[in-house]
Amino acid sequence: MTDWEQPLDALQPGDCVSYRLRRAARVAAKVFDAALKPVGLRNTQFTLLAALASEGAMSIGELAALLATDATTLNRNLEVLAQRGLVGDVDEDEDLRVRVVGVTKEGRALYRKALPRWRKAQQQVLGDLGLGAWGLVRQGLREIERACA
Amino acid sequence: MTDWEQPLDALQPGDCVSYRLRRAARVAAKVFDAALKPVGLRNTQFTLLAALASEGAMSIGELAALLATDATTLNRNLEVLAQRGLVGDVDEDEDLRVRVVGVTKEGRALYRKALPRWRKAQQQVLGDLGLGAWGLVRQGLREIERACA
DNA sequence: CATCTATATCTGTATATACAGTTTTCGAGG
DNA sequence: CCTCGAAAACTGTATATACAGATATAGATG
Repeated sequence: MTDWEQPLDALQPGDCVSYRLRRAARVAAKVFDAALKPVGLRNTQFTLLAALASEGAMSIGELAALLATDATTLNRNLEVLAQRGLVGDVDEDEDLRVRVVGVTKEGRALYRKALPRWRKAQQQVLGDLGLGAWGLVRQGLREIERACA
Repeated sequence: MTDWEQPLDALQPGDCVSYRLRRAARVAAKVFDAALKPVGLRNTQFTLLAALASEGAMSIGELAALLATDATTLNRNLEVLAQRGLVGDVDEDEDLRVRVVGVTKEGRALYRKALPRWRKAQQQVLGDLGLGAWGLVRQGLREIERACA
């Protein structure tokens, strides 16, 4: 009845894998949103910019696969960045079904301004947590993704 | 440039704590959404029902604190369940600012139908992952929350 | 009792997320 | 060349999420 937060209740809803992950993601998002606020980016938008800036322009489908997100979600999220001129379509007249998106000059400039702020937030969290612990969790998260795929 | 998914790049955006958590949460949500679909619940809605069913009726603020979520989010999420008659207000005329919500009879019945489906999904994921590994990850998630609070 | 402040909730707005279904285009057969 | 099925993206719709600001009430202070 009152075991919502007790240990070793992996088959009680309070230990739901989905809930635990969503909850941690919510809490962590606050830190990164706060760190990126001065440059006008949210943690989700930073991820998009970073992926496109690091890996280069790519199609919606490729980006969706890279980020393990739904193509329709990506479509809407990219709209917001496109309206701000941070990303844009890249001409690639091979297959007219495919839309290739890339970071614009302005997007790249904003990404450069955002990167040290992101790094600071990441270091702050990892400092409190310990790099070894993060390595374990990160590996665990990959395994959860594999188990859920 | 191409280290988005490489190991040991904890200070590269591809290893962003926020991104990794959101991504794993997205992937895991699919499994639980699929398992709960026959009873018409999403994983998020199941969590709300489970918390209220396990802990009993409580105020918006208390539920928000329990689930580490924003009270305004909770407000909107409970609306959906209330319109379906699964949760409802509980009279508690001590402080008129406070709204106490609880699971209805229908909500409890649906929760009972959902619980074994949730358990099966949880067991499936934990079976693939291993209980020990989940214990480590769960502990890591708690520590991340603490580090981000 | 009147006021003032703190607390609990609700509203307006914006983004994140994805399922179901539609449109557009490509490539394979005929 | 025409058709047809597959692939990529887009639209409609609904929920999840939270910040900023509005509203309402409780409790303190004069």
